[in-house]
Amino acid sequence: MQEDRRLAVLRAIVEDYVSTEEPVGSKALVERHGLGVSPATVRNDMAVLEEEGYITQPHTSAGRVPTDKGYRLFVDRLTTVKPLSSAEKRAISSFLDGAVDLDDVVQRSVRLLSQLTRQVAVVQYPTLSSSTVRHVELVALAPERLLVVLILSTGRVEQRLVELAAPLADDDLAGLRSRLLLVATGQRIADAVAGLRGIVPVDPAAAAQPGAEATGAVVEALCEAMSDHRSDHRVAVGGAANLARYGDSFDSAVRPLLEALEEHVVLLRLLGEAGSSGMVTVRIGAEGPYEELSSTSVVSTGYGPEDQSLAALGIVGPTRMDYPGTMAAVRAVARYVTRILDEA
Amino acid sequence: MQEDRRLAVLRAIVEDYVSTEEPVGSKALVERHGLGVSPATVRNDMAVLEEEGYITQPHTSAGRVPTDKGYRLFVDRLTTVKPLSSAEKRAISSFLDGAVDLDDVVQRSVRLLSQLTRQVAVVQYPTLSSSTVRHVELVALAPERLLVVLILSTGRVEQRLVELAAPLADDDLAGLRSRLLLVATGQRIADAVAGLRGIVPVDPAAAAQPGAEATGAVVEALCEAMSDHRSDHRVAVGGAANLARYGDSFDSAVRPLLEALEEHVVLLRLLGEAGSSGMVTVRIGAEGPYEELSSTSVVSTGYGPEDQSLAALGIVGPTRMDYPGTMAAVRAVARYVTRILDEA
DNA sequence: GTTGGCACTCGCTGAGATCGAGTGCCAGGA
DNA sequence: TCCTGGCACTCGATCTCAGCGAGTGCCAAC
Repeated sequence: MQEDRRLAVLRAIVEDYVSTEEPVGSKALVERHGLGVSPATVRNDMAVLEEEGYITQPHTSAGRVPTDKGYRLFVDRLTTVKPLSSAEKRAISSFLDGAVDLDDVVQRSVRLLSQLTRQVAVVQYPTLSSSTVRHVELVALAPERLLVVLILSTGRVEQRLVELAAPLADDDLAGLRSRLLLVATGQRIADAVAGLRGIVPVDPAAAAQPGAEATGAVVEALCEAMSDHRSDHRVAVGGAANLARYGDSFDSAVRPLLEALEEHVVLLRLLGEAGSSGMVTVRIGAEGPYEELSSTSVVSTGYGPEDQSLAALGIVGPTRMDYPGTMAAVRAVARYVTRILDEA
Repeated sequence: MQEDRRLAVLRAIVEDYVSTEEPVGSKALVERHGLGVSPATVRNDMAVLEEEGYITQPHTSAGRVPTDKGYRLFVDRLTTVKPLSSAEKRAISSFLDGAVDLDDVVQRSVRLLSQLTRQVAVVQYPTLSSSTVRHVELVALAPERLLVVLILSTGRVEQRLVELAAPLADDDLAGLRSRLLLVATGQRIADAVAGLRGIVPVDPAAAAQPGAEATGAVVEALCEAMSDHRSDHRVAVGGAANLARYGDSFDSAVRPLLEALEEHVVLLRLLGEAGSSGMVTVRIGAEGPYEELSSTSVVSTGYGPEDQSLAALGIVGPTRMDYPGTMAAVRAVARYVTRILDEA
């Protein structure tokens, strides 16, 4: 009974602090929320909550502020993800539907996410490793100059230029193309790489055949493109302007965050493994891997088909944020992006 | 004679103010620079410079600060672009040489530029309009599903998916491909668009032929890809963390700048037409098109082959910046990028 | 277990007071 | 004609200090 009220008090403190950005006192609390008890009672509860580490006071005789632990409890037990309004849903849908290609989908997603949450949004590009090969194409730009185009199930297109030692006849080109297609099409990246390596002639006799050199070079380029971890690390960032709202705590919070936003590797680590799609992960303050970002929280989730999450997306913001709303937005955007990618 | 000294004083003021970030007084000036005259003399010069609008004092009895007009004079007449050290040149060269494709070149350029100048760097992707068609490729993903790939001279690859009403025979596909190549290869974008529109059958009899529908759809997709102004507006931004060094004047300067960085259209307008390659343009404070950015300067230049500048790159920073060094860095990076793109 | 009362803490705000870097001006000297 | 040293003045920045008030902890009463 008292326990329930204490939780209600904690919830009220979090909500008030998030919206007012100021330490909240006992009197203001009972006024703004219909708690039905007196300020003195609330003060007692607050004392207990403080002792248990859920709230703290910046200085004696100021209001209370939630600690990381307090936010954690709030997120885990005091919050129900509030569904977005149908207007918002429609807005998301129509905004993302206009995308013309993968790049555009990602760009629009960051933008959308940052606008919905009014935080800095981060979207990872679909990783290569979990996608399959949709098509491979060879284009002869010149007799000894080939363009190798690799098309993946996610819509990503990678291309590589290959210079040959000797010109390649059209027939040989066609033969090579069909062999590539046979081996790679529909395969997952890892399997395709293995298969491709298999068709490179190794014994000296075969290696002397016309086109053998070309096969090796092309396979090499393809494998390189498929294992290009550079692309795995690609992320899009948006809504940095929202950092301007940090107001106070500029040096302590914004500077390291701006630096982190430049370092894509750091961002990816922040987004984390981000479980399977559907699960929204919240990492509050010092729970994260970076000390300098101890006053920022990350709300992230995976997106992509249920069985294989393609990549992660999420937002980064101050620990003092509207968790329910943010979580709802992140989840919704992830769902829509998943759907869009599935259709393409 | 006195005129010369006045300019020397202005130069000294600019240099000191840029490095100390504080209004500079007459006494400090004669100490730090060997001006060979007394503070009183300098004060007289300052009074004149102030009357002419080159410097101003934030409040009575504080030091002087350059005005936009003062910076302008400094940039136009008091500055010689100092060449970069050979170590810097080598660093640029080796850093950019590692790039594997167009995207990578651009990414590395922003990064490099922001590190060299310690400002926010902006690099525009090569525009479509000034490039030529290197190759067009059709890939049948399924009988009635074509992937159209467009390869431009800048290394940019655009692809579009085309759904056909009826399956297309291999022969027709090959025929269509060769017609496309004949018309488009080597052409500038505008000419290619015109040429392609020309091969679409218009009279009813021809339009009934098998493959006519495919031709129309493919040409449509190609033209759309070529006139895709979305790509023209693509820019990469880097070094936003440098904004943290703004220190004071946060609200007035950083917020609008952060917002501008999100709006690529705004950024492109900031970079401006950016004359032909080789010319570094400096736009100081209120000279720019945006009122909110009246305390930021833009140093930009075009890059690409001499006769046809491909796109622009540059940096955005506080009016109080090291113009000579920044201009040198911008020019150097533009040159190296031009060279790299030329080789590819 | 809750409530009203009360003394206490302590950060915030505003009013002086003080300090000093920097200026403008002027008279004297090269 | 131009430069220089001297001097009075301005005014932002900094410090101190008192008063205010939101908020607390504790205690006795219900």
